[in-house]
Amino acid sequence: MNDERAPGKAPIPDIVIGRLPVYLRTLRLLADEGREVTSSQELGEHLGISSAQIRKDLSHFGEFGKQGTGYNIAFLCQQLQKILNVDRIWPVILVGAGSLGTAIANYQEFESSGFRIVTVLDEDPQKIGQPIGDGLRIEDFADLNQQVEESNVRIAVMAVPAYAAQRVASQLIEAGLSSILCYAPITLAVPSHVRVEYIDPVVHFQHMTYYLR
Amino acid sequence: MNDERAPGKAPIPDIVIGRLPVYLRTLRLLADEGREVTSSQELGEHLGISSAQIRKDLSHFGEFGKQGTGYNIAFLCQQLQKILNVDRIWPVILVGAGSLGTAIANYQEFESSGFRIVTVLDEDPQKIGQPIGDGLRIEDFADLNQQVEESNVRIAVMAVPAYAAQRVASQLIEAGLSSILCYAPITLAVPSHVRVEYIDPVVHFQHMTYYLR
DNA sequence: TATCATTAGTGAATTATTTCTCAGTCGGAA
DNA sequence: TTCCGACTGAGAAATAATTCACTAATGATA
Repeated sequence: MNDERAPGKAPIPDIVIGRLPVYLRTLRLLADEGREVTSSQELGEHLGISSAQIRKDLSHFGEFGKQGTGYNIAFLCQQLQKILNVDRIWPVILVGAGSLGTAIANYQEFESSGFRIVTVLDEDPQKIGQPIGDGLRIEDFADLNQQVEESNVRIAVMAVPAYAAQRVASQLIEAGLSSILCYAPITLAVPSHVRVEYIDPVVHFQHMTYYLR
Repeated sequence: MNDERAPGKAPIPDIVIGRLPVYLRTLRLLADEGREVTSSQELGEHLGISSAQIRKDLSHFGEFGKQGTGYNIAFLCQQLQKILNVDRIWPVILVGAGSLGTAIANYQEFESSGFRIVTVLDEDPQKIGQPIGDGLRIEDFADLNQQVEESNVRIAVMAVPAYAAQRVASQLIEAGLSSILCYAPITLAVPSHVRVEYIDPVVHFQHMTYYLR
């Protein structure tokens, strides 16, 4: 078995890591349909990628399949969750309680995927104190450090306007967070120990229109 | 000049196309700050990528810079908008008027980026007829074909629950749409002429937690 | 005007990623 | 028990993407 991140071993390509959540999502869907085993070929057809790629990706982490049979879905889910560190619940802090922030706070899929929004922050005095999501209340962004300390959170989602994003990000990092999911349409400047992922629908739209004539 | 998609020429790698919207977004930000020229190096530092990559990417489409000087920001923006086909406004249909759909309908960045949500559809009789976004009203998803015909739309955003996503997608394709931005956490089965892009925050979270110990 | 620092564009080299191919294992059928 | 079709894991090969390194152009300055 190729244990990931063992000393002296080459790190696993980030592009491989990025596909694992999609594999996991699909496997859980199959599990929900009552399926017990699948094959790299079937999974590949679902996802529109080659079976070889799926086998190669998984082989970085161990041997999860059985020749002639395929993969046990429940077992592979379990293993992927372990690899991705989502065999636990990560607390998440949400910054921005506008329309998008509210939608994120209401989103039901996080809990079953390893995440729970534990705090919602905003700067707008009109919003502070209002209920949001499932039993939460909007807190003052000024109390960020206290909130981080209390909830031991390491991940943030930013649903703030672009003009505020860099300032908010810097404060989040200052408070000790090291993973940020940013919905603002801006590339953040962050120190190298901080990981940022971006969600910008415009980027996707513009990618698509290239192919439209 | 290497004209894109000229007959007999190799197509430009999709991964390059995917970066152009990010370049464009950043350039527009610089323009807003009053900047007139920039260099591949400066742009690369902003984005955390190499200057060589930016130059190589742009060189697929022509020569936009000036040696010794760099790139004229306004000109490069213009060129990128042309390449990406966003030197016009694309009408977009939004399906799903829940919390997320409402946030999307309210999002102000689309218009300046080449997109306008012209129709919002939902199946819930409680929602149909309600106002949403900027001067829109939620329409009945059953009237999809009529709406598509009227607005001549080719792009859809899906903000529907996972269980409904495949059915909705199939109906959108049936109605003639060929580009879909899907917020549901599911990989859609679509014919090869249809392009789907996905936004799933869980995928990003799980990608990040791999690196958290 | 000559010099210099700066920068784009690009072929070559390097590195990364994907695909191919096949030996070996598995479970079921004969 | 043996055979057979299905399937994985992995090295090799092929392909794709990125970076290097260099040429040539530019504008500023002495």
